[in-house]
Amino acid sequence: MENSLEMIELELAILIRRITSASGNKKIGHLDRSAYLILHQIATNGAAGVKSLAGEFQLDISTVSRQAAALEHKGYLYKIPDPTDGRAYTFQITELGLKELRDDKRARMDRVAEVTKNWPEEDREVFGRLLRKFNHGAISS
Amino acid sequence: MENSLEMIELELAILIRRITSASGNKKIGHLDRSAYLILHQIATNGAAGVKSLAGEFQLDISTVSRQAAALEHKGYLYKIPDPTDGRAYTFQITELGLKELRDDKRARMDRVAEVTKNWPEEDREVFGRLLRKFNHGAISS
DNA sequence: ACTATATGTTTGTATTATACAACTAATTTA
DNA sequence: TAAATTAGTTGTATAATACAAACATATAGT
Repeated sequence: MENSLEMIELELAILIRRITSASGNKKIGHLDRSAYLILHQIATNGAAGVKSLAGEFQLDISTVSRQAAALEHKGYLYKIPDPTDGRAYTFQITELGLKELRDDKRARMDRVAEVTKNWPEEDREVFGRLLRKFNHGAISS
Repeated sequence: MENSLEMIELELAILIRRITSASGNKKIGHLDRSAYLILHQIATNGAAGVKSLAGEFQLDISTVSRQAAALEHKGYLYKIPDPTDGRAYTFQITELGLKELRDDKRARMDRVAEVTKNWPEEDREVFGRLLRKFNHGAISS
């Protein structure tokens, strides 16, 4: 148990360091990670406002507000006023946004495929499952 | 295969987003992730110069130079001039640095333990192993 | 040996993602 | 209706990073 914890924590630190080194961090296609996740979230779960998105990603509302505004500016999202609350908006994804999301996801998947190209398929499945499980419990700090 | 790739890439993006959200990103004990990895690397593999550390972490040399200087300033590292090359130094870890590293590692392991507290031990072992395997192939981009 | 080139490191500058705080407008509550 | 709360935006500060310039030393070519 101590050993597996030690390996997980070290490898997580290395993973984060590598993936977020600015060289690899930035856009994969046209989307940086935040943009990608926002588009993915909206494409998957429907229109959402900055507050709910910020909660989802554990980011400050102001951060998401700027990111969403940037995506709107690029034509990937558009704002829908909330008819029941004059302060509130939701963002919905555009056709262009969907296209960018698809292209970006494909590029990201290709990178994962490259890194895991010699893995048995079972390892890929287990890795995905455990990452998901970890994320679901990972709101610790 | 498509499915597992899709899950891995999405969960990786989520993991990075969560772990690097500034709330959880920062220092765990006294060390941020870069500092932790530098101390860990030196403690494990011996004294090293900024060039080799930068290569190890895929960071720019200038970035590591500043990080190492900060760790030296705090008394966690000290500089050893390379006797065969008047330009070069290596950094070695101090007793204080070792203590910080131990404390920090303990705190990081505790966080992992918390997140995985309901996992069967086998899942922890497999997760650690797959993370390591992924990292070893992960210098793609 | 001398000059030109290359190398290891540090320092200057710009960018970017983020948080926190101040602000605006609209809604809810007392 | 006045006060408090809420959704969102904008201003400001911080930190990690890369890239470029500078510096000191080493190496190579002649």
